[in-house]
Amino acid sequence: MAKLQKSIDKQNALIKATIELVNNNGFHATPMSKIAKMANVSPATIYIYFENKQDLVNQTYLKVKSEYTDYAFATYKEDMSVEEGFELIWKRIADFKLKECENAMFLAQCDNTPMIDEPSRQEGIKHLQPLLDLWEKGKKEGIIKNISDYLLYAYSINPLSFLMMIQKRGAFQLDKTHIEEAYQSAWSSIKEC
Amino acid sequence: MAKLQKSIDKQNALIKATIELVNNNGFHATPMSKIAKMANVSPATIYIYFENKQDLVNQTYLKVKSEYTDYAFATYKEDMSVEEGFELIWKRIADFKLKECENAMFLAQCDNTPMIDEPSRQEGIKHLQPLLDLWEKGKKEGIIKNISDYLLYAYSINPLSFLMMIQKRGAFQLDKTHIEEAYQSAWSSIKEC
DNA sequence: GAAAAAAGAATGAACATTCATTTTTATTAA
DNA sequence: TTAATAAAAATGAATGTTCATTCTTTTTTC
Repeated sequence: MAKLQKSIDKQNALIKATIELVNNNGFHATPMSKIAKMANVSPATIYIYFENKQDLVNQTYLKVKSEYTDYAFATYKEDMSVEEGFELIWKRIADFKLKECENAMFLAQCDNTPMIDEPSRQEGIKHLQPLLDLWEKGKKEGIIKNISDYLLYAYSINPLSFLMMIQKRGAFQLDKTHIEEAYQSAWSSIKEC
Repeated sequence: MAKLQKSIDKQNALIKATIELVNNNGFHATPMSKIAKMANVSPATIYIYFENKQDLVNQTYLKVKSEYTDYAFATYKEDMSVEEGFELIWKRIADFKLKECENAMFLAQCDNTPMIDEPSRQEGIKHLQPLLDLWEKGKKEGIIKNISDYLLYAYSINPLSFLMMIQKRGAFQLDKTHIEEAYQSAWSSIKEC
């Protein structure tokens, strides 16, 4: 196999192991040695690809975050109507959070703890720009409530994180109907009425 | 000072230090020695009051959780109407999350990581029972949407956690108007229409 | 003056990171 | 192509530190 590809595979294995271990045990209980073992690599090898543990975790965060937003915006076109665009993005986000729940769970943990350093966190936020732009347009057109983006986010997107979490914990299984109900709630909480 | 009171003060100081350090540095970066120092106590003394670090963190979680729910339900009476009761509880919760944000932040971190052990987490959930009972009543009366409590929670209560978090990070300041808007969103996403 | 609480220092394990060496890969010269 | 060698990657075993917890002694409380 090409050397480059092998390197990439190894980095990916390390990132995957990091996600799985941090999800199951928390950052405080995932030593580099376990990450190495799960990725079938010597602990020393990690330091060829990553500066240190903080760097590994930051890079893992940024990679997952961009997979998330790439997926969310993949089928979105700027010329869509606000309502159509929002529904599309919302449903892609729901899809990601419920299907790629290992990834989504990792993000939730990063977003709710000081485990990621501030520059990486800031970097991660930038990826949501297309949604903010859509909201901006919606506000101008009088379709979206003219309130803070933080409130829009809190009511329309954030609930999905909570639903993903309880679904992952096995307390509850979301089906198509739930998703549709959730979407209606999301849309009605941000649309201008 | 009475011995008992002194003991309680010491435990409280330890719990307060735990919250502050975990909020600022994360569980992975809060050693017992730092907790001890911040509480003006020898590391060994912690083990008089708590079995070990996990026990300290579990007990801290349960204490904060019951402060939270005690506050939330303090002025609620079971004979209130569903709408009145919900508004009251919701606003108390909002109050707590925004005023006691150190506490609320700690809970958010516990709820989004494997830092608390499962029995304590289960124990913590029980405290929300009065709200679930209110929803049950509301569903029977046809006032609250007949959907899973998880969905009701995701849409009406959980957004407050997100708003608390960003407010804590300094990105955004919530005022009276925001709270009122947020309440309207919360209520309209769970009421039967 | 006995019992409980508190302290500081000690212990031993776990851990992130580095070191010295070996293995793999890429490059060059025949 | 093949053999020789240089460069890069990978490794397992150190290293030194940090940390949770315990031990022994001192202080406080009753």
